[in-house]
Amino acid sequence: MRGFAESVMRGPRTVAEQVANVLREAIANGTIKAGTPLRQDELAEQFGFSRMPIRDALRQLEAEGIVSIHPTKGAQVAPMDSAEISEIYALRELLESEALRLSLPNLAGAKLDEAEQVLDQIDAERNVGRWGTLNRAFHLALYDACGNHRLLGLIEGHHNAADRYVRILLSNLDYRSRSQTEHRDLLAACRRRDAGNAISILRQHLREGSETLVSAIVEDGLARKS
Amino acid sequence: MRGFAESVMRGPRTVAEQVANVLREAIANGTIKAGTPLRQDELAEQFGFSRMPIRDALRQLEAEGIVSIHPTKGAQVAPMDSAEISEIYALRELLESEALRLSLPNLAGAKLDEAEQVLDQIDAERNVGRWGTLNRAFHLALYDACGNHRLLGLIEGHHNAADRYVRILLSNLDYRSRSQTEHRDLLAACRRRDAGNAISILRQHLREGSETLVSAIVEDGLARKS
DNA sequence: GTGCGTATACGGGCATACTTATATCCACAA
DNA sequence: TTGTGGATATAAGTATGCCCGTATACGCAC
Repeated sequence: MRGFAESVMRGPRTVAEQVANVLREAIANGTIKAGTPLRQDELAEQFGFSRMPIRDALRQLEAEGIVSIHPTKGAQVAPMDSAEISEIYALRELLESEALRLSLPNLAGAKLDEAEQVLDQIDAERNVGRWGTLNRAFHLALYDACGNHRLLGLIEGHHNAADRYVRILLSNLDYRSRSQTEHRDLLAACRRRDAGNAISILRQHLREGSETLVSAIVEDGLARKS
Repeated sequence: MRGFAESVMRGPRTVAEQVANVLREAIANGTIKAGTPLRQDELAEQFGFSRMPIRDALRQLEAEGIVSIHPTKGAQVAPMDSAEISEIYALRELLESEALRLSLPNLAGAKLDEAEQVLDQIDAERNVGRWGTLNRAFHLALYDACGNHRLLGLIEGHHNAADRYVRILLSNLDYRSRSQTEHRDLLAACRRRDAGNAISILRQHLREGSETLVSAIVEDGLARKS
């Protein structure tokens, strides 16, 4: 049972993974906009590889819900309307509140300290791109002791799927500070082991995020009409 | 916008999909046991195709959680221990009770009739292989009006992931009749629009399934030691 | 006898080349 | 003028072959 650490610790072992990572980031930071068709030979030429690893990467991203593939029609960056965002956030509320409920009683104090450090890093961080990662790290740290790996996987997946939209939120400095306030409130409730309060803060936090995001997108027309 | 119906209605358009379907079924009905390594050239020869569509199929099955792939080590049928089963069922409880809660107020009577017909089909069905499909159809019919496509997708995914284990349950005729009784109780509660009762029946139903399954697997040693 | 290093074999990742399907456009007929 | 049918172009799906990484086993040295 030694393969695990290697496959997780070490960076991308295959070209497909590297391509997937680059594409994921490009989609997240808006370099590639929603709805853009992703042509295999085009990408292959840009990356300097053949189409095979690109195909694999696209399959992977499809599994993550970031791109959608129709047979013989190719792949495109998954267009997302406000309805889909509402769905994702509704699921996050469901999954993450459950994870928090399960995790909190078993959560070591060290993990809470770790989460707090992440919050400090967020305050210090200037690069918007890293904020999404830190945000995810904070949330996952709280759920770490939930004891259900699949649940954690689903949560992480939804964070990734929403990542590019979360970054829209962060361009709004007002939201960012509110978010951090809520994060610290949430952390405080966790330290008090007040599960009920913590969960309700979390739900409120996600609901605000959802509403802010939907209205921002409707205004700016960043998502497809439908 | 005409491509949708076709791509969904028509059968598998690519070899990769066909292969994925065959493998999924073979894994579900136990022809290929958990932990079995899946060699690309071996499968390619058996199916009479090249390794490429097999690769695609394996990627797809990996996304569904049925097989696990380690780079350079290849794919194997995802081994599943009792802990993983508990996780899946805990998630099913969470996801499906939420779906039912959301769906019930909007669920048309026609859907309930449809669900009842499925239950009759289950009683009449002799072929164990089709039971899993019908079981899934019944559950999904109840959640149909939940208004969250992603939630439905997650639920369907977990049904598929657990399919091969659900079939173990059905070899137990006693469980099968109990399950049907619970299904009809659940349906009755839905007809009365008694959400609270319906959800508690559903949770109980899933919890029983989980316990029966775990003990069956521990006894028979069908899953890996860990 | 044990431990480490090297060699060999097995298998998956990647590239190149070919096939097939679908969409678009143009022509011809109604 | 419009609709339908076919031809062509584009892009995905598929086949084959090679390369490289990893694992395992054997041998040599300590």
